[in-house]
Order: sequence, then C-alpha cells, then structure tokens
Amino acid sequence: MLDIKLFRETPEVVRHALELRQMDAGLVDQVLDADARRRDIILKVEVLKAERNNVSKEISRIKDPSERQVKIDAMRVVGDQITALDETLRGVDEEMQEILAGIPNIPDERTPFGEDDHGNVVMRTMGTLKQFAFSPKPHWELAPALGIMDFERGVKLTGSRFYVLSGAGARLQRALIAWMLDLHSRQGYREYYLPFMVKAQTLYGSGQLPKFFDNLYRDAEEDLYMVPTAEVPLTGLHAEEILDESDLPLHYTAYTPCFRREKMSAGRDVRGIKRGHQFDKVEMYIFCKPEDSEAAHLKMLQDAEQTCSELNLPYRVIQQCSGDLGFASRLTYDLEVHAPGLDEWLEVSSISNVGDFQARRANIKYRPAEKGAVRFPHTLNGSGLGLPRTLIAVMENYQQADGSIVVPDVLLPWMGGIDVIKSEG
RNA sequence: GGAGGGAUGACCGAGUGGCCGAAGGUGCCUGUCUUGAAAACAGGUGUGGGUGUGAAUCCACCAAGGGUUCGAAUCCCUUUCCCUCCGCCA
Repeated sequence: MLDIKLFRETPEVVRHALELRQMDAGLVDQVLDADARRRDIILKVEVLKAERNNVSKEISRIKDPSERQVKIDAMRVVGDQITALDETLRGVDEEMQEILAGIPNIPDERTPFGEDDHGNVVMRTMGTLKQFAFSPKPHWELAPALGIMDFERGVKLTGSRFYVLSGAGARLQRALIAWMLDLHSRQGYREYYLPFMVKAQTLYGSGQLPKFFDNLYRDAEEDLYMVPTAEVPLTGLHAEEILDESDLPLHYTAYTPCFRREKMSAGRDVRGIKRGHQFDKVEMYIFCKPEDSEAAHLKMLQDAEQTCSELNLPYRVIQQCSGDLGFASRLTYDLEVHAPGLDEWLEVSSISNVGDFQARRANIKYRPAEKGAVRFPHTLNGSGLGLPRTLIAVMENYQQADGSIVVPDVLLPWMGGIDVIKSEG
C-alpha cells in the first residue's frame, strides 16, 4: 500500500512507477478523484456530527419538555443526513481502497527498466561451471533411475506436476531444509514454525490479495488459503502491532511448503520438478527501521549466497528489472544456480526490499525511542532457498558417470551415513 | 458438533443510556528532593482521519460489523476469538 500523500503531493512519481511496470498510469487520477470526493464528504459529515454532539449534550440539560422535543426532532433530521453521508463515504472509501490495493510498490531508482524478465541484469557470477567427462543428465533421468523420484505416482495421487520423493531423495531434501534452517539460525534469524493456511486478511497484508486471488488455493468452506510462500504468515506475525524501536531489527526464518495455483503454460517447464503447484522453501524475513533496510537487504543477499557457496553450486546474482519486479517490491535480487543436466540457470531465490509497503498494508508500526509519532518499519524477504530447484542443482552438479550422486559435505550430518546416493532400485 | 461464560488503553481493572476517550492502580516519561539511586510528591503518557502555515480544533475508535436512540463502552442482532464442560480426534 502506498501512502496517499504520495498521490496528493507527487502524483508524477506514482505515474512514472506505474509506467515502469507497464501499468495504466491513469489509476493515479482515479485515486486522486476518489480522494477529493472523500474529503469533501468528510468535511460535510463532520460538521453535522459536531452539531449533533453539541445539541445532544444540550438536550440532556433541558428540562422543558416541548423545548426538548424541538431539539430532538431537529437532531432526528440531522441524524438521517449523517446516515446518508456516512453511507456515501463508505462507498467512496471502498472505491479508493480497491484501486489503492491494486497499485504496486514504486521501484527503487536502482531497479533497471525492462519490459519482462529479459530485462534483468546479471550482476555477478560466482563459482565455475562444473566440467564433466561425460554428458551430465537432467534430474528427471538421474533420480528416477536411482529410485528416489517418482513422477507417475505423483500424477496418480494428485495430477500433473506433482511428484514423489523417496529414500535418499526424500532424505536429501529434508537434509537441505534442516541445514538451511540451521545456517540461517547461525546467521541470526529466529526459526519459526507457522500455519500453512491463512485467512484473507493475512494475504492482503503481504500483497497477494486482492490482485492475485487466482494464484491461490482456497478452502471455500472456511475461507482459508494455502500459503503461497512463508513470506505471507511471516509478514502477518506482527500485523496490527506497534513494536518498540528496541525490538528492531527482527530476523526470522521459516520452512513452509508453498502452494500456487498458477496456470502453467503447456510445454514450458513441464518435465521434472522445476515448477509445480506444491514446493518447499526456506524463507528469511527482516523487520527493521527504514534507515537500516539497505544494509539489511545486503545482509540477506549475502546470507542467501552463503547457502549456494557452501553447497559449492555455481550461481549468479541478478538484478530484477521493473517489468519483472514483484508487486510489493522496490528492489529485488535473484539468485540463480546452474543446473548442468538442464544446462540452465535456475532461479532459487528472490531477495526483496519492499520498504514500508507491506508494513502499511498489514498495519505494522514501531514506536521510536525518541518521542515522536509511530512509524512504519521496512520489511525484507528472501528465499534461502527454494527447495526443488536447489535439489535439482545438487543432483545435477553432484552426479557421477555411473549415475550416482555424491552428497555435499555440509548435508552429511542429516544423511544417516549415506555419502553417495546409489541405485535403490 | 452441543451447552455455558467472557473480550475495556502497554498491563491490571472500574464503568448497564448523556457529566466517559473512558475512574483507580501498575508500567513508562518529565520535574522536585538526593553526591547518585531508591522512596516520596507533582505533572505527563493511545491510534487513525479532516481543517489550518501554525497554535489549535473537529470527527471516529471500549474484539469486528450492523441496528435501536436526539444521544451507545453501556440496549439488540450477527461474526470472530478466548475460557469451562460434554462429544470426537493425531
């Protein structure tokens, strides 16, 4: 949610932001129009309310019945006017909120312009691509051959794009999750276990609703939604709260499955586990003072990079362009790891500084140590990392000529003695 | 799923139609006192919105939403959440 003052004081800034995102800049004028009508009604209705308050106090003091009745009759009319104006005001308010809720965050000046993900910029590439003496296989050949990944049964259970992991495959994913959570704990993040279903208000706070309703799985009976990312419940943790400045910064990490109903184009990313309706992710989240968010963003990027480097996966850091930038974000770095079997860079992390956008929507504030008005903190979120793609990269980078997979050193403590995954046929 | 009891400011807690944005207490801040601290005493201490350059002023908010009324924390309805008991269950 953007500050309404931005629209009133610097509408051109918001218009420009919408243009950068390939959106209709006319929305700004719709907001301003609704805002003007809203204030006009408030002006009128509050005068009437003040009058009613005053006269009602008088009525309580008046002894004479007829004089009293005259006032009461007059206030009945005023009351009707107030009711009518309040109703109009509610309508205008809703209209304005609806438009406002659909307007994305303003990109940071450093976010490069681009129409879509082709405009993203590679900032740096770290590590060297693994060289193989043989032709590396994609994970959808490797893993089923080892008996640790089963596509057919996933389809049988649920449908296309669902899969089953078993044995060392399931264990490898669990090891990755456990290792990442431990790593992030060492990096200063407090681990959270969260609900995987949330109510609409929670999704509104982080920005998924109302605009991205179609991407969510929903239990209509209870009006609950499956989380599309841990970012949603993490943002909601402090919704409607006023924190103390001394509480900040807050560093949180959580593992959750993620459920996304996105309609996937047939023929694109259909094979393997790269893109599914259900996937696992370890998330990092920071609440901090506005002046600290830039440093927090860089820390989070560094923390996410550490997962790649400790796994010895070649990766690159991408700066998202305006056309690819997420709805709530001002500035986003992506991490892509290289998968030699696919011969593809896989996006495993998005690390975003959303400024006060989510704090405004979720009504999260903090009280400054120095006396003064409460303020909105900044929030940042980043994957650390997305599981199926990290799993792909591990499997494909660590494969050997005989089709076995070496377990990365850092994961060994969770692998129950397995250091090489061999056929479990 | 059934029956009953609750929800008031950072916290505890009073308030069943107007004198209540809300007593009292705790906490916190400021001041007096003190070498310093404590104690004691005095004062202050919510959020959002409108108008105004400003001082200021008005409106709204006692779980949420609606209703009754000239006037609602207070009466009525609905919802949510919490507690107790029964049922069911990992």
